[in-house]
Amino acid sequence: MRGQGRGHGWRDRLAGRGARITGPRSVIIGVMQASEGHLSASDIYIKAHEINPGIGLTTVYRTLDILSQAGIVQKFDFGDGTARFELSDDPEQSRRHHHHLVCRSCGKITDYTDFIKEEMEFLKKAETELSKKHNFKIEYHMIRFYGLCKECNA
Amino acid sequence: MRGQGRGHGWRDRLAGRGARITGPRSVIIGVMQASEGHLSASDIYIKAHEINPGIGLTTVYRTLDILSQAGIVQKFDFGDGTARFELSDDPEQSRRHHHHLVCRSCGKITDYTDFIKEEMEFLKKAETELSKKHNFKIEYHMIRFYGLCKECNA
DNA sequence: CTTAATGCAAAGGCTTTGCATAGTT
DNA sequence: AACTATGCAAAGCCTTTGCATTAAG
Repeated sequence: MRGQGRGHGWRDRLAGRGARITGPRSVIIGVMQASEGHLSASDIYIKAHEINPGIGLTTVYRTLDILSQAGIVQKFDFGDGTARFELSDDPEQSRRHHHHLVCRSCGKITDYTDFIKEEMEFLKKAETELSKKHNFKIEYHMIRFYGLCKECNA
Repeated sequence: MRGQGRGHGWRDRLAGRGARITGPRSVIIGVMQASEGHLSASDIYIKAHEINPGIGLTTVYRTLDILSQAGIVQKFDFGDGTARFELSDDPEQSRRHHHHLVCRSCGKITDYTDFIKEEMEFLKKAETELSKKHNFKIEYHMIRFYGLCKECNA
């Protein structure tokens, strides 16, 4: 069943991996659930630290790493030297789709989930063709469009 | 006219921008022409430094930056914390297509230039739809397939 | 000659690691 | 009680910057 919210079930998912449910981890997930968009470790640290000043930046990094491995969050690299993180809608499918619009002027990142028919056809065909031609086993893909967002294009 | 080799015409292209043709720049381009694949600044530095020990890493970085701006090389970020560079086949089109197969096991990167019909259709449609829906002016795109290369899949 | 380019060393920015302490299970 | 998780400080990496020197046009 889907649609229960980003990060839903993270406790079970962590526990299932033998990881502990701790205060800092709860706060970090809470911060991510309360935020829209793609957050840097520093963004998360600032908010988490406001809630619980005992939380350090190192813990944020380590927690995000664990959550990434568990598929609870997705890690993105948009080429500005800072990794960004977002809660997955579906941990099982967390690596499947990475589709974004990236504004090259202000850096704003928009999730893009409009999977048009042509995209599905292209992906299906591409996976077949490329697997054959390059002997490459495709597991997932990433598509990004770069350009100017509404504001920067005005 | 195409097919004259990667980096062809870099002298004119640099001169046209008011940049000078220097020894270090010639060596760096030569190293890139002699190498296949996607090189890091450090890779290039090591080879350039063997040819001319007077060349420093800083110059490699500064040169790659200028060459990128001129469209003579393309800069890629594959998320491992190190930028990679490659000579463009066509400076005018250098930002148009960024298509790669990335092996998540050994990190090997394969250029992929098989633009199948479905891809063209998808891209055309996507640019129209996304421009409309998100008010986003698309300038270029990037498509990557991740998985296992021939060797790692064996 | 004039001004861009270079090299070295130092600084920056993000991320990771070492180690003693605190917290979960 | 046993062992993971945390925090702080320090270290690591890649990349950029400051400044005096060298070299291209």
